[in-house]
Amino acid sequence: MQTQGANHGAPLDLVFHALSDATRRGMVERLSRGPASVSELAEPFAMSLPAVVQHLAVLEASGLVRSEKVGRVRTCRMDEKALSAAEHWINERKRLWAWRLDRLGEFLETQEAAAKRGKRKK
Amino acid sequence: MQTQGANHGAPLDLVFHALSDATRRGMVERLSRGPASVSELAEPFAMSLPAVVQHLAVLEASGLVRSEKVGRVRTCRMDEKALSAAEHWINERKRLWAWRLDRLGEFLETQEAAAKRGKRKK
DNA sequence: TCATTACTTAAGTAACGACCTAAGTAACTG
DNA sequence: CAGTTACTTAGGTCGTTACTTAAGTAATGA
Repeated sequence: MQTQGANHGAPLDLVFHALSDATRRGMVERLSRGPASVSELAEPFAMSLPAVVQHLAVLEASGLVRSEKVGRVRTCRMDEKALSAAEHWINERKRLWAWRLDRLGEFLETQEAAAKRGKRKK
Repeated sequence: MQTQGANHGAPLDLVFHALSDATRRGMVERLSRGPASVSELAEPFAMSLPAVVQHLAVLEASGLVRSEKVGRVRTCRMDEKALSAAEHWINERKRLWAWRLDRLGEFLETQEAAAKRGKRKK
């Protein structure tokens, strides 16, 4: 229950993989401003619709995006939970790293103090 | 100067791609506890050394890890700057999304209030 | 100096990813 | 009911990724 947390079936692999492509990040950027149809999502990109839909599938598989079809229009929206999962992993690494540096700092200070005392003593 | 920020040559593509593999995330986890040699890094994984070194190369290309060789030992350490860049992108998306939801909430409240006034008026 | 250790280089393979075009289908529109 | 719109499906290409084994090289310890 540490690395696997509350993922409804979308491990970090999929989230980070989804975010590793500029087109997909662009789509997430668009969706963070509000829902959009597939063609609206596709519009800024110089690629075929099927390619866009494939990117969309990757985003959905990762849990970053959900979509539903009404009539002939599929509306996509962001789901920030997957984003939070990724953020959380990153933060844990940064936290541990910072903690370690702090401890190292403490240790060095102690050493320094000890060295000073040693000098005086001698 | 927006998406390219203060990356010394490692765009988000590389960072997210590096993090999309469980082995590499494991290596970052290990390194967030402190520096390690290549063989130390390789130890928990059931794969050949060259494979581990390839993963390491991906991590270095992304800026997540730096390493230097002294004698015959290469020592690897985490560099949290790349991690921060990824975190920053994620946070910006979350921020925009939350902001939008707030605005939407406000709008709905206004509508509701307007509806009530309308009712009374009628 | 000779064996070990700690990587490094090279070369190959099988699977995957990011596209494409062409040909659907299903829902509106006139 | 014919045409347009908004996707969807199918199939193919080509580059990349995640490994592998085999054969280096360069530092070090006995």
